[in-house]
Amino acid sequence: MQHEWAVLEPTTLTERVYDVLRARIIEGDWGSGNFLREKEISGKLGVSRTPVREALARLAADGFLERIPHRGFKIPHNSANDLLDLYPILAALEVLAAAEGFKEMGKERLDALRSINESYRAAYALQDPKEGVRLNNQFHNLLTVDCTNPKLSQMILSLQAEVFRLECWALVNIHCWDVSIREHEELLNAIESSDYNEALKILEKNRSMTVHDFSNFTEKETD
Amino acid sequence: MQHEWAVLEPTTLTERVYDVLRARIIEGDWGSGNFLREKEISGKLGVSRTPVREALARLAADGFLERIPHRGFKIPHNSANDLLDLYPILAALEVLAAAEGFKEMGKERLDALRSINESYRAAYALQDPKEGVRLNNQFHNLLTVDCTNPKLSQMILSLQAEVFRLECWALVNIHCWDVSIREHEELLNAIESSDYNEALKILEKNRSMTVHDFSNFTEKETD
DNA sequence: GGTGAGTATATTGCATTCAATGTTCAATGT
DNA sequence: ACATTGAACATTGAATGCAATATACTCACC
Repeated sequence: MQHEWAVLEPTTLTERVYDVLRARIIEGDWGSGNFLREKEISGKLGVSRTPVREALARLAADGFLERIPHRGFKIPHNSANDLLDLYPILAALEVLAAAEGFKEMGKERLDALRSINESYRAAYALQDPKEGVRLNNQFHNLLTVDCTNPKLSQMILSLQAEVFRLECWALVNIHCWDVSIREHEELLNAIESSDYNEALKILEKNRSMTVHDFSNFTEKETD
Repeated sequence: MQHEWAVLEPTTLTERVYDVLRARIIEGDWGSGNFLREKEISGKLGVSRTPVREALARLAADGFLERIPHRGFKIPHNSANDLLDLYPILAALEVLAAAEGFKEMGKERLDALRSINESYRAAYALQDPKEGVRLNNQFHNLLTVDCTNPKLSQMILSLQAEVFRLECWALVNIHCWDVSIREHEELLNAIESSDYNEALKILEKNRSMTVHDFSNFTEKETD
């Protein structure tokens, strides 16, 4: 048999700028409220303003930036409310995506999920909030990755990234990890014993769990 | 009390081009698979390629166009599958949005919804498929318009527009209108008698109803 | 001292130009 | 006749320059 030939996807500068900026925004490299200046970014990346503008526009369309006409693109003001808005949406969509996937989940996937959850537990023991947020995100990501509905899959990925960014920012407020970790276990056990309705119920509960005790949290402005 | 002063939103050419193109795409002015040429559009609108490019990029991000690097933007291939993918998502999100709204729905809104549904029935009697699609969309739109979750609201609006475009295209295949109309009535009655759980169940069923009998439907290519 | 007009500066929006890529089609060789 | 090559063309991608808009600042005026 011949070698498998990987197809060379045609790419553009805009695409690469988008990837770079998206990663940095999610990592929280800019404080909320800060404007991303086209000239500064294009200078640092060594490209013209055009691909930067296009990348910023895409990021705004994806919800990672807020666009203000004639003023620019800025990191949206982080707020607990945004998380409260996102959780129920993500819960509904993840349940929808997982509904089919659960039935065909093999042992290797269950093991991978258990492994992630164990790392999650370790991060909890070490009080490493950023790592915990990352692992929780990874867990949910792997749970819904084989969704056969492409539109749904794409929406979930985008929302998970947005939630990830906000949770990275709100680190200290993500508590109750022990509950979250226990729920993940129960979820996997339910899947393993083919109790899919129970699994879906747990998943929905798990996604909205962190909602509590956000109420008295207000943002520290940076602009 | 002073007059209400509508804030003058600063606008851009890109924005206006976006609105124009979006409306035309939804109306089905281009056949599926056709490329939208930047030069042609900018010429007809009397602007340069730049705002057209930005508008097209936004439309692609919103799912109204498919972007192929170095080739251009084209109308996505319509397919029944896309509708099948969208319906369950929209069902889940509309249920989520409506869950709160139902409880505070006043009489004037119920009347408005009934009125739309009557027009829907009239369109059915006249066998006017496009008008029916439009009214069904309007019904669902008004049902979820007061959603207090801005992110959810925005997602629903975008999905409703995409479904609208596809349903306009698939006109002949939207049948079972009588069932849809009856369900709308039952939905409104359930809301009126404060039976919200029942209302939500009907809404979800209604959104996935048109799914049947699409299976043997294949697209006529145009490129 | 505070307020407001007017100017200067910074930044985005748009147009234009050039470069890179993809496509078409005729010429060439087998 | 068919496949392949390469050149002409069309189209998008990116860079540059200019115009429009927003903000910051200065200075006169109350």
